[in-house]
Amino acid sequence: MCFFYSSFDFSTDHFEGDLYGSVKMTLTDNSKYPVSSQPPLGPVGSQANAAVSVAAGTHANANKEAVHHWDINDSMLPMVSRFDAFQEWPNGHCRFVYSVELDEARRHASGWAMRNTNNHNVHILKKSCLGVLVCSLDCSAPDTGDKVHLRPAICDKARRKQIGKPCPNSKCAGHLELLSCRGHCGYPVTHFWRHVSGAIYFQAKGVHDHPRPEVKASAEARRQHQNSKQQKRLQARAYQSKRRGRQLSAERTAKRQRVSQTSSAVLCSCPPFECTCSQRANSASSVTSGQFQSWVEAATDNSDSYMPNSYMPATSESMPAYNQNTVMNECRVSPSMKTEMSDSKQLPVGSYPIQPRFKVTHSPIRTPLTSLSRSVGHTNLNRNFDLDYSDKIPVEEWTITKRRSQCEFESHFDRSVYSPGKQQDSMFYRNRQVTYSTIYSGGLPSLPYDSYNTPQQHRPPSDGFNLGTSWPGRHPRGSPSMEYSWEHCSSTSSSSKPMENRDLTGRQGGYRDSSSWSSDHESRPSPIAAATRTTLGDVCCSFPPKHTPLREPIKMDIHDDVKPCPAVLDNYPSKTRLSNPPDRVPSSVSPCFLELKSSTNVLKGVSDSETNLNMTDSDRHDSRKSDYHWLRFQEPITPTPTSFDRDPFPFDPMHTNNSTKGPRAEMQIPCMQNCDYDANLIPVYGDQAGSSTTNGYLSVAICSSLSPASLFSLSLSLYLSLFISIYLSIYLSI
DNA sequence: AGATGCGGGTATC
DNA sequence: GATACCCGCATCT
Ligand SMILES: [Zn+2]
Ligand SMILES: [Zn+2]
Repeated sequence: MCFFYSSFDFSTDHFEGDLYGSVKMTLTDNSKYPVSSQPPLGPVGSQANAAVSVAAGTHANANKEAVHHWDINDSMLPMVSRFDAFQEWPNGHCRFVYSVELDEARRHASGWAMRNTNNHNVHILKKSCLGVLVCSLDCSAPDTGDKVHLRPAICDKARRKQIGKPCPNSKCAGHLELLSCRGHCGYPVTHFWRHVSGAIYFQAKGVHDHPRPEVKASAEARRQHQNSKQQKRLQARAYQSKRRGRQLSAERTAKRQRVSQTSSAVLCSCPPFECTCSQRANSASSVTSGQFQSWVEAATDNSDSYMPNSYMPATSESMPAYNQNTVMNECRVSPSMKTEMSDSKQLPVGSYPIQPRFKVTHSPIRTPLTSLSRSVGHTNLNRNFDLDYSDKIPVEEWTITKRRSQCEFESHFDRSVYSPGKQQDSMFYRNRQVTYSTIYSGGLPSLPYDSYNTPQQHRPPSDGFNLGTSWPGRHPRGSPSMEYSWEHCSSTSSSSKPMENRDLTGRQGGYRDSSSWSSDHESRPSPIAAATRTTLGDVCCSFPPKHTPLREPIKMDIHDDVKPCPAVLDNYPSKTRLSNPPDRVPSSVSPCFLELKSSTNVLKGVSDSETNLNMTDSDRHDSRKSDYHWLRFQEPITPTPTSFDRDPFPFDPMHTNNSTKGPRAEMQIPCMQNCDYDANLIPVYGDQAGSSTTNGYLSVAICSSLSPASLFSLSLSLYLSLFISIYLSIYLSI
């Protein structure tokens, strides 16, 4: 049996060298470059070296590696001198910068089964983890002891087929189940891809709480193998059914011959005016016309090419001719027709227009593959399993608890950021002036980017792998018990704007998205102030369900790798507090821990220089649609059309995509004045989603881009034009 | 058939 | 307003 087994050890899988939270990268002179600047590097080879040399000439310690922390949403992204090698299994909060030369990066590939997620941001591709397919009985290979870890199909439809299929282990009676990913505050781990100026930026959020699936190549090979086996089975079935049909047709033909000899009437079951007997009668009589049997055979054999699912043998030797029309259509032809047709049958084999006369849609060989469709709607919820210490416990409950206990020992911290002992980490903390983090029941001062790594949790994780399954007992809605309540990861998350999930609003980036200051340009604090501003990290529980607001603030030292969540188990849903709590978890402490949330990038303010905001004249008169204006604000180097920017055409107000229907009206209006006092382009964007997402920025941008003088002149011109039009209309009417 | 990306839309908070 | 997710479509392999 060929199926994928893999060894999985939670204690080691998340700590694979620098894969874990690797944010380290070599920087050139300027630690950041605006995404609007020139490409940081070209190919990894010569230009990379050149960049290094430039840095060496300007800085004494230019060769010293610096650690930079960026976010996928930053308006300023680091300028790397060396691209990262592709990481097939990124885990933890990590970031990489890949070269566009990397095919895997271009394809946004990953060892994890990542599916596309609509974040309504065409510039940042978001993917979420689908988890892994496991055996419902958690069987192990008899020889190696490895578990079944199949790769979930990315396609929803195909994934539905997978669920419930028999375990690939022939000796196992179990079936495949989806072990969903909850590695990111209970939600699937997310990957973000962004193509900027010749580099591909990758960011992962969350730690997978499940084994690795089989690699894609293995899954594809397995699929092909299964397909070929299925094809062979179908071929065999088709051949057998054809043999049966042939025997049946011979019997019926003989019977019909007897009938036609005694009856002169012509009875046809074809619909009126649609009788096709004249076309089929030739073959209908062919069985009895031995002299024409050869071409009938040929026609029958050839007809197989029109029946892709029939899998009939293609040669006349292997499949002698038989007349399927007698099965499909009970036609009876008159002797005169037979005579006429006898002439047509004189055609040579090769010149006869062979038609796909036979449609075997009713043939058993076209029977749907019930083995593939029977699993629709199957979930891995609410079922009992014979497991070691969780007998009679629904598997998901058991899984959650188990995974929680494991994650307890696996730190959900971004180790490259938060783990102590590294020089660069200390620098990072000093730069941010973060000395401790506190969680309040009443909220914290909101910080930019303060919730990037903690998704908003309005919903329970989708156990059904986004297949519409439920999460019974955990959803807050309709549940009077606070045990099931889901809290935001942070009480401040409502004021933050994780931008990778938003359409072009996300591209606002940098200080512009800081909740500590408004979008008013003039009220923007100075970059230095932003850089030196003391910030507090934010802490959230690493796992759902989030605790109810804590009564006491919890201090957390940044050097604490993991701090157990002080919430007592009573705050947890009773269902997750199993009668057999996972080992290594003290019963008095929640099986989760506090997590220092990723905070703002302190360098952001420093590197957001005013020059980066300058807009060229071409930008100002760019005729593209409004959101692209802002794109150029970010990226004046017009990127080559990629999957992130497939709209090279000018703005077309008549285009359906630019219609004014619904909430898209505002953002679709091209901004006519995209600069403010300082000739800085005001972001004009909007949500492309049809939902209730942010839409009102265009008006804000337009209003904020008008100085009092321009407002006066504009209103004056409006009044003037109005006056002229009224005057003209009156004059013309007279 | 499935992978992949895009995007409209909904549910929920 | 923000987020996760569903679903259909298009394109490509
Ligand atoms: Zn099994
Ligand atoms: Zn995962």
